[in-house]
Amino acid sequence: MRAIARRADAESQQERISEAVWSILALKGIEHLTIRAVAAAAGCTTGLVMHRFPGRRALLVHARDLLHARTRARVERIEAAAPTPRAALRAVLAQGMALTAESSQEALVWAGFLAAAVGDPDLADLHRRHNRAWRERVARLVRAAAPDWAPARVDTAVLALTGATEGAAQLASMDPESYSTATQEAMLDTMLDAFGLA
Amino acid sequence: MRAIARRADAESQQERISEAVWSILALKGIEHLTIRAVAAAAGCTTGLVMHRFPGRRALLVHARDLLHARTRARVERIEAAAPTPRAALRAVLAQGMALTAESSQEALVWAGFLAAAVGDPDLADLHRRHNRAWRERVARLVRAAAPDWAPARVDTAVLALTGATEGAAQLASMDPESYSTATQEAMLDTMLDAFGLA
DNA sequence: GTGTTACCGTAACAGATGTTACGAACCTTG
DNA sequence: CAAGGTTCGTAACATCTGTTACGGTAACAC
Repeated sequence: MRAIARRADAESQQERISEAVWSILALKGIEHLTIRAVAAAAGCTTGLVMHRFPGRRALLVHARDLLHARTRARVERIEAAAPTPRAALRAVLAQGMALTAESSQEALVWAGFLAAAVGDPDLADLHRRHNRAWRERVARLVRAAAPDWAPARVDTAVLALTGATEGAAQLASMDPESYSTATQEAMLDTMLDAFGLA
Repeated sequence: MRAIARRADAESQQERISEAVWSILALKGIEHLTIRAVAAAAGCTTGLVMHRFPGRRALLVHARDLLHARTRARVERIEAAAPTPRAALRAVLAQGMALTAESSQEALVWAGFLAAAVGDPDLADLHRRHNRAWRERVARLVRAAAPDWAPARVDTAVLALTGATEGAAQLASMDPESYSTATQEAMLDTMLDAFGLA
């Protein structure tokens, strides 16, 4: 009974701590992601952080998994609400760009995870797994939007779309005044139109 | 006389040290970029590193500037050798993707600089300046390839092309077996074709 | 050759960082 | 109420990091 309540509390604490990790990653950069900084951002002490996670790497892994889980849930909600496959494709790709303050911050967090994955095989593996899942999702949406395309054509379109949205998110998150939301959306619409997916 | 020789030596040492920075950034990630690691990779001691650079930030700034300078020289060579504006556009964009071991490594280095720029206003400024120069170069090439396009059309095409190539480089550098050079080049050609720039 | 200067390797230092150990407060259980 | 276990804050520890200080050495001027 109480065990369940405690476990729920523990999970909520993990969630709060992981959100603190995101916050630091987006605001200060990965070089300042220390246990003490995480504890301060989460409003607790390093004792709790180390009690919930076995070490710093576990902190990053859980924060990465949570980001993936939230993105997945959001994307599935968007996908389910879209009236047509093509609308779903556009909406799903749009949420991957830096169109809102939230998604712009997520792009910075993503950059932090990317940098952390360099030279860390475990995080690199996680990165690849989540990225492949994302690519597979976009591929499914493209196939639904254009059922008669050959696999090779789907692959190139998927790489172009995922690359462009991710690249745009990176560029915009670091230079917001150069890449307005209108410019980003125009880019997406132009691409979908050029590929025959509008 | 000797002063000139010494200065040349000093610059060559700075270059060697900056290359050590790249190497660590690509191989170990920015979290392991320490003065001692740089000295070890450059085959010298921390005394020389600190003698050539006033501090760690200067190390990153110079390495970033040198990467930009080399990329610029390479791109201008490619551009000058291209027979047509459209060939120049394609070749310049292609060198920005992860098609060779060298450019793949550069994508990892670029990711390290990006992460370092988060939360560091000076490096973020440098990042923006170099990125805007890159965007302006691609825009010039697009205008040369399609002289009658309206500015807005150029802008969206530039964002799509720079974003897609940069995003592809990021994806491929972290997951080489998922993104072959053929796939990347097919993506680029498809995009140029779809935009009417082939 | 001798004094001088710049170069740079060695080593120290203060602060930060990941991690561990310990103990107090709290809750559960008998 | 008492015993025992869980939770988590405090503080210590060893290590690592950026930076500084010092000393030896080689090149140069005369």
